[in-house]
Amino acid sequence: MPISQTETSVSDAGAMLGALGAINVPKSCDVLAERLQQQILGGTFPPGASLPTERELVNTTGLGRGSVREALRILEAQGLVRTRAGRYGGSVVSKPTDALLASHISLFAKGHSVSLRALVEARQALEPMVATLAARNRTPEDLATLKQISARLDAAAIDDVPLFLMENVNWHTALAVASHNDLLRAFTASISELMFEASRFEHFASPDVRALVTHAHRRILQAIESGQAELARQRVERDLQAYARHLEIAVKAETAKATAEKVSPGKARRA
Amino acid sequence: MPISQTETSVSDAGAMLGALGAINVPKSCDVLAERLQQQILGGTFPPGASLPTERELVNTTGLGRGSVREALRILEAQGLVRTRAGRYGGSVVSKPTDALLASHISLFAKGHSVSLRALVEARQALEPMVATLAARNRTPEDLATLKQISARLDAAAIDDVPLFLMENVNWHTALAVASHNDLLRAFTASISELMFEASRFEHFASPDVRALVTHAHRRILQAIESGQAELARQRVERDLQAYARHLEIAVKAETAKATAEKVSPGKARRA
DNA sequence: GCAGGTTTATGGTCATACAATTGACACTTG
DNA sequence: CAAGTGTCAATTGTATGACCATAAACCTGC
Repeated sequence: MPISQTETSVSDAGAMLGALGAINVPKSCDVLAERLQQQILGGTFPPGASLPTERELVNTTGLGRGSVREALRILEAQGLVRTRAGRYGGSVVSKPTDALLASHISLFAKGHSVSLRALVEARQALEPMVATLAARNRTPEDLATLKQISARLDAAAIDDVPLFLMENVNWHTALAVASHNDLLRAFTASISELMFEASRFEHFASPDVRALVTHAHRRILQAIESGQAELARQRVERDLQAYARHLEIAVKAETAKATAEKVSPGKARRA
Repeated sequence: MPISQTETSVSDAGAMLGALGAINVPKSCDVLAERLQQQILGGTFPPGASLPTERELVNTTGLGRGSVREALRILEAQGLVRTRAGRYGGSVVSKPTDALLASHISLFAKGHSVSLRALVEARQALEPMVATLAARNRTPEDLATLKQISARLDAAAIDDVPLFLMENVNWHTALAVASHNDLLRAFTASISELMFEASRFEHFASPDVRALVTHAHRRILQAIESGQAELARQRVERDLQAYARHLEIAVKAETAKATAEKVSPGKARRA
């Protein structure tokens, strides 16, 4: 084919230099951020230690102060440093907090328009394991915290719906803490918060649902207290299934109402 | 206590203004970043749209260019914008990628020294649900991809251990894609990658383990192809339990070897 | 001793200037 | 006319310098 002539000549010339693809020139602040990140993870700067001051970094790296500061903002957004002004201030190395990871998960979920259904599925995946581990690993302090929150939850269930929802999040978070698995704790706490935000709009926390929740929590807590991991898992699974059923009914009712009002000013879900 | 004297006087003065706690002066770049984030999430700047140029933001906000740029770096670290130089460049709004969320999860896990055991537990929580959903929601394309990767995995299992491990990650990621749950997909992909990193050091992928993995994958894939969600779940659960057992044995052997060599000369860490 | 101001090192912010990048468009050239 | 090439303009990338704000440490006078 004659057309391929130029192509082959070009590819031959390229082959001499070794198949170079799209070359990406990184920004100086990204390079610095990555290098600092590696040093932090590698143990050069353990948590609690201070990074060099901005002006020191300017001297040692040869970059401008603006670039150094942009790199520090990146590390800050990653939760690896906290920066304070004033004498003896600077950037101290820290571990990413649960709240920060939760915010990133939240951004991801909102950006991808993750459905309430998907959220429930994730919860159904995580919480049974959380309950299993909590029954196995709970400390007396975990148990005391859970009981305390349960009491507040029961009290709020009577008439204070907003407080009830908030304490419900706290309960699930405390359960996740009792599992003593950092990753599962952060995941479940994030999802609980996301579901809390979602359920504030579709407020389906009717009195009977609230009674169901408090009852289920009591039974789950009992299983965890007595260290019956398998029982705790089963009870959480059953609770979540019941919850999912109620949720589905509530959502269906909501959408039916919305369609009855023709075009609702709220948010309409897809079919 | 006399020490509390100054404290009470301060708190008394504060009480007149109504119980104000530690007041936090936010940085201008943080304020701008948060406002832009809200506008992006609120739909003012939908994905694909361009933010105002830096200098426009300088004009509209009254801030300096440095602050504006730092705010943009924060948004970039959150995965909400991608910034390109040059004419018709600027910051375009985007959705956070799986890879970015994975990197944040990875930073969290490394920062908290999450144990391999905790990773396995998280995987045991997530993957059975992933398999259930995959059996339910898989498309023909998902299935084709899985089969393709399975073939490559089987081939690599014979002698190419590094390739085997990489294709194993791909397989689990493809399974997560087939679940059609964005959140579970991102979570499991992150965890698979973390376990891949961990298992590269503790290389326990012996020939019999590789055979076990390929066999399990075949059976799981079969259940997913035929849409048997419950069967798929059970097979994944059993596979993970077997995997966890092998892992425990390998880790035990590793630690035993390490203690036998007293202080290993390979990677002695700082005390 | 200690309550107060003072010092000083540090980050926070802004302004300016120039370099690098990149897409659009006009321009050459066969 | 087609394909490549040069030029331009808008935008981000980077550096420099200056000054302000903050907060811990350090005096200082009682």
